[in-house]
Amino acid sequence: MFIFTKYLSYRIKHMDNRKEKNESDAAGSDYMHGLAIDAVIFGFHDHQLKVLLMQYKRSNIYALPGGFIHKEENLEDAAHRVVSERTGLTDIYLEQFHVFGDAHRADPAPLRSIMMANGFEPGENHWLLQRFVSIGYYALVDFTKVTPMPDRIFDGCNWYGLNDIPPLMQDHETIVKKALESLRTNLDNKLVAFNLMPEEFTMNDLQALYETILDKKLLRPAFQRKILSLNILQRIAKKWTGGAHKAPYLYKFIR
Amino acid sequence: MFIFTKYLSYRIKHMDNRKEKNESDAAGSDYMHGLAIDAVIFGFHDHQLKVLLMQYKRSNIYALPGGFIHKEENLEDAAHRVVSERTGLTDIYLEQFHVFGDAHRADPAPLRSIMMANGFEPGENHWLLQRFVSIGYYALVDFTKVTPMPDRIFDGCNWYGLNDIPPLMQDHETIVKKALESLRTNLDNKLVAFNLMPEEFTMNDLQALYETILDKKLLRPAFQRKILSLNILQRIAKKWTGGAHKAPYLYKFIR
DNA sequence: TCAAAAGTGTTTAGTCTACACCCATGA
DNA sequence: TCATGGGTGTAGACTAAACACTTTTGA
Repeated sequence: MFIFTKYLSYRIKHMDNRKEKNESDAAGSDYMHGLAIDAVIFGFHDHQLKVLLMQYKRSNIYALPGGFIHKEENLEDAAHRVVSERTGLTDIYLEQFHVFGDAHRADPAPLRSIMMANGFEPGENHWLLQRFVSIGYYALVDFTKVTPMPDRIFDGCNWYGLNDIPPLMQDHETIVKKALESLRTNLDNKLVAFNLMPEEFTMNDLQALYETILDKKLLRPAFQRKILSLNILQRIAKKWTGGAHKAPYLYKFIR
Repeated sequence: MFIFTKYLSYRIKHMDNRKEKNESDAAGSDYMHGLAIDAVIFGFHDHQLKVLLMQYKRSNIYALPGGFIHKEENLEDAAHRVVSERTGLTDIYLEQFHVFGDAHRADPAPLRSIMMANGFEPGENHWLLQRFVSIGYYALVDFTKVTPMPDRIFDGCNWYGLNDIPPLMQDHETIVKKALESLRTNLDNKLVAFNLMPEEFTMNDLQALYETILDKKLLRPAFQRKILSLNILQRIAKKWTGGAHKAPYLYKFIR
């Protein structure tokens, strides 16, 4: 959940480097304590399902994009804000999938050293070093529309293929796994996949997406019929530049 | 989430009626602030799906059983504890289904007056009157094994049929509704229903349960075949005391 | 004209629906 | 013996799986 991002961003913005005397001063008290949001942002590109990850400056610490909840902010709104800040998108498909609340899911030690490396010395009981319960959301976005945006603390914000994910901090690997499971079970009943597609796509693209999410090969004719029978696709054009074969149709999602 | 129960129980236990000077003193600091658990405990009896509700002393305030999370307690453990305290059971099927986190989901006014009616005057910023994010769990229990247990604050703890639920405090009606939806979608893939059955039951009992959960009639032969084809039932006895008709088999859930 | 991939047809098997039928039981 | 509800049989409809076939395209 890269706990410190929001907090340190705040500090930098205010150029305020004095030591904290009070644990619940302005910087911390704007957010609910002990609660965070972690977002698993899925995109589809190059026939691969990818996840947006943050990398910590000059180190190999990777983490899910995340953030806190303002004291007057609805949970849903906070989640939208978090994803929006990293992708630049506004209309985002978001699904709350699980809460991660083991008492010792996050070791505060590495966090403390990162904070100190940024010239900040947190007190023993600083709220950022206390236990955090994290609410997991997954977002489905159109890869082509996203401009990954790092912040002042994390200088990396990039896509990683699902089979290419670097070691993540805390229990973020568990979170990604759970998000994927959830996506999988929602695939059919919520028609969730179309949020991952660009405006126009071929049947083959869509099938490749289904195959990566479900992690198994599907039969082409069966897939085509199944999807078309849903009556949610509109044929756009018959043209396609490329291979030495029949030109596939382009489809558009309707409704 | 009957926010005050745990808290007031604590106070009564310690017979400590001095006014609070510090918002984060012993009474409050044992729990995570701003986070609560609400449990929708389902039972099945008399061919009806029922929910366990708490009633506040000498009033018509009904609420879901709930509680807080100790600072060193896993979320799952807290949920088990909460359900355990109200049902007396230990092996409980629990499923986390949704988090309710709108900023203004709970009006603090009625809570304040209840606290005051109990001889306690909370400060303006008391943690119990602040915003709470609530994590919803539903429990599936064997109705016949439960002894509903009120606590010192709520004197009522009783089963209510789903179509017979009194007006609930805060957004607890939304929570019940969402729990039911979740139960419904999990019915088939998680074989969740058997947790609601006593050890031995007839096919008709089971069908009645499915029918109330799904809220629709099912065809008897189809249901029988579908369930038996799962190979998770064992026939126990052919005997049955009662009606003027063929004796139904008793079944037992295996594995 | 050939290979490759797209789109459609077709056969078969399996599953689900709806109803029919027989069985056991107590009045 | 009759009404009632429990268990199974079965014909038809629907759905899914597997494979075959045709079409379009660039080399």
